[in-house]
Amino acid sequence: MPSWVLHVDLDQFIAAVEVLRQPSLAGRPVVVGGRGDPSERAVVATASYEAREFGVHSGIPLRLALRRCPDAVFLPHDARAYDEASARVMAVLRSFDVPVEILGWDEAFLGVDVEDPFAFARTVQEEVLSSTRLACSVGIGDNKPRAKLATGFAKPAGIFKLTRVNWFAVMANRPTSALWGIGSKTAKKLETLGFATVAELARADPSVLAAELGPRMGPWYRGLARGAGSAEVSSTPYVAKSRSRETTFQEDLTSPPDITAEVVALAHRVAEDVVDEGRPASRVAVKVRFAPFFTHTRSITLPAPTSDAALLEEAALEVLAKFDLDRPIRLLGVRAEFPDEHAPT
DNA sequence: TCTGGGGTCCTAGGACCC
DNA sequence: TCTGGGGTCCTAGGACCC
Repeated sequence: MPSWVLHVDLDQFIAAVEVLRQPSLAGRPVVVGGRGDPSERAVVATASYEAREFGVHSGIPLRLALRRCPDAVFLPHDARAYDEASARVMAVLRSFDVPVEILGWDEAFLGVDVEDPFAFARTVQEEVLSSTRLACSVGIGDNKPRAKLATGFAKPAGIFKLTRVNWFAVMANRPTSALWGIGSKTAKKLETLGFATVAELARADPSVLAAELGPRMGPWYRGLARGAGSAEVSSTPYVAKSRSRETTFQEDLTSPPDITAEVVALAHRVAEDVVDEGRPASRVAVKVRFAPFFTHTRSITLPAPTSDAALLEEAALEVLAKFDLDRPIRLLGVRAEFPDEHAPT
């Protein structure tokens, strides 16, 4: 039987969860982000389709969202609610008894061996909708990148198939940034090299790409343009490589005692996460974003892996001391990294 | 830019060791 | 010492994704 990769992606997931909790929001422009106060420093996590018509989408500042859509309902980001909804959706996907590889709150790959992937996709949509009242779109592919991109053409609530057969018909004339793994920076760089479209990148000389973009990344980008990628869907449970906490301040921090206190607080939140992971951390990093928007990171390897809050705090303060804190700070972050699973002990 | 928070992976230089 | 070559670790930064 043929082997297919299905990519399941919930439609406007966060906004949809909010509408479920508050049905009166249905059909209205809903914008979720930050603490729900559009006058604060925060960005849009998800906008409902109604809000998107006003040019409001993920990543734009809430303030800008308010200007574009003054009538929108602004709601605070409620991670716990989305965690819960996500768990219910993933349970439905796992009930099909096929490999499920979870990509985030609202997406997953399914590996299926069936004659009719459209029929399977429709069944998945119906089961998810009836069990969770959430709508999803499904991309069908002959590997993961193609399935993932197919979903974009399936939205909302549709199904789309993208394989080696229609890859170039669909993708050839699109900009390279349409590919999963090429963002605006790389797209711009590729364009200056003469590769603006997927077709142009697919025909590029791998040695030129290697020289310009790195020995691994260069040729990998060319593969992306050809729709290449793994078809292996792995159910192996996710194992975090790091845990981090960060905060953007509503007003820039300048006082050293305030800065120290914030780093201590972040280190303790991270320590709780490390304890929850059940494995000790081996590195600690501190991130400082200076006004207006310059971000720097410093880190150290711990003398020995630890989950002890006092030791993680001490390490974070040691890293903080590596910075020249002579400018106003808009963000502080603390990250703990776990030892490489495969490293010899 | 008015630019969040939580992650992953790759690259590159220097240190250090044999 | 006028100092080879390779492997690995540490660190900083960049890019991308959801």
